[in-house]
Amino acid sequence: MAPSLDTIFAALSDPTRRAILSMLLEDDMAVTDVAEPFEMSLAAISKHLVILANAGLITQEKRGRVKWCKLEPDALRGASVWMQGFGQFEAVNLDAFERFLAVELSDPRPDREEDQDRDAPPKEEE
Amino acid sequence: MAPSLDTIFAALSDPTRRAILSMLLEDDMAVTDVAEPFEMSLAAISKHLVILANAGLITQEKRGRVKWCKLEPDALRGASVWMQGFGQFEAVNLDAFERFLAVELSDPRPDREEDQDRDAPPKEEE
DNA sequence: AGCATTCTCAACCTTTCGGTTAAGCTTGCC
DNA sequence: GGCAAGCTTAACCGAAAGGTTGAGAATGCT
Repeated sequence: MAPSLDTIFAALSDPTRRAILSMLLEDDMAVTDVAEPFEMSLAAISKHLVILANAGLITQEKRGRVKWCKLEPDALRGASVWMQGFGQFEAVNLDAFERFLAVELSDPRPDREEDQDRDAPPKEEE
Repeated sequence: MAPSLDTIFAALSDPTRRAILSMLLEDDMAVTDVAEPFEMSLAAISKHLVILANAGLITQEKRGRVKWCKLEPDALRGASVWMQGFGQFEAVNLDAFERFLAVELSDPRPDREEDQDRDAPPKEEE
């Protein structure tokens, strides 16, 4: 069964876990390597990874004695969709909403001056 | 200071709070009215509202003895931008989405004189 | 075989979360 | 003034979150 929004948002609410996701954006990693930059025990990181996996945000595959962690960005889609409409698409015209989405997603979108990446930024751009 | 991603995602991780946000999408509401459909005490709902307000997701304004709760969709922008960094799904332009919602929801709504500052600049709190 | 590496599990601890009830503070109305 | 309506605060409670340490299970290396 697909992870609930509860699970996904809760997983995202911890800065360590968001940092882990950011790291995995660059490459798949072994558990030990994920844990290396953090000042906490390996067991703690292992628990965080379980939480991320339960939320569907990563998958883990064991090869030999190494367990590889892989980002699953699709898991964010449900949360993203909810946020975009606060879950109340039925309250509005769905056709119009879909047309709106089509336009939004197809455009290169010039009007993007976003601030705010005080936390671990998903992409480094310095 | 702007609420952290920690605070925002944590606020979104509770189903009661997400339901409250959905209700507020339709209209501003008094605290008692927010609490009405839930099977928990008014005090519990009041706490949830504090959490949502701390996350910047709602604002509360007291007029007389009634405290009105108002959705602040802008607060989701930070979270949306962070999630957008993971690619795969394109984050939607929230401004445009709001404009879309405004058009879709505008007509059949009487007595909404408190709706004036939808486009007001973001206020600081704390 | 023996040992190191990699990771999880179990037990434990402290803090936070989400709820309760009871009391109290404003505010509006008669 | 007196009372009801509308919320918040305080004290409390059980459960869950997030960390620790220590032991243990696989696996790979020599």
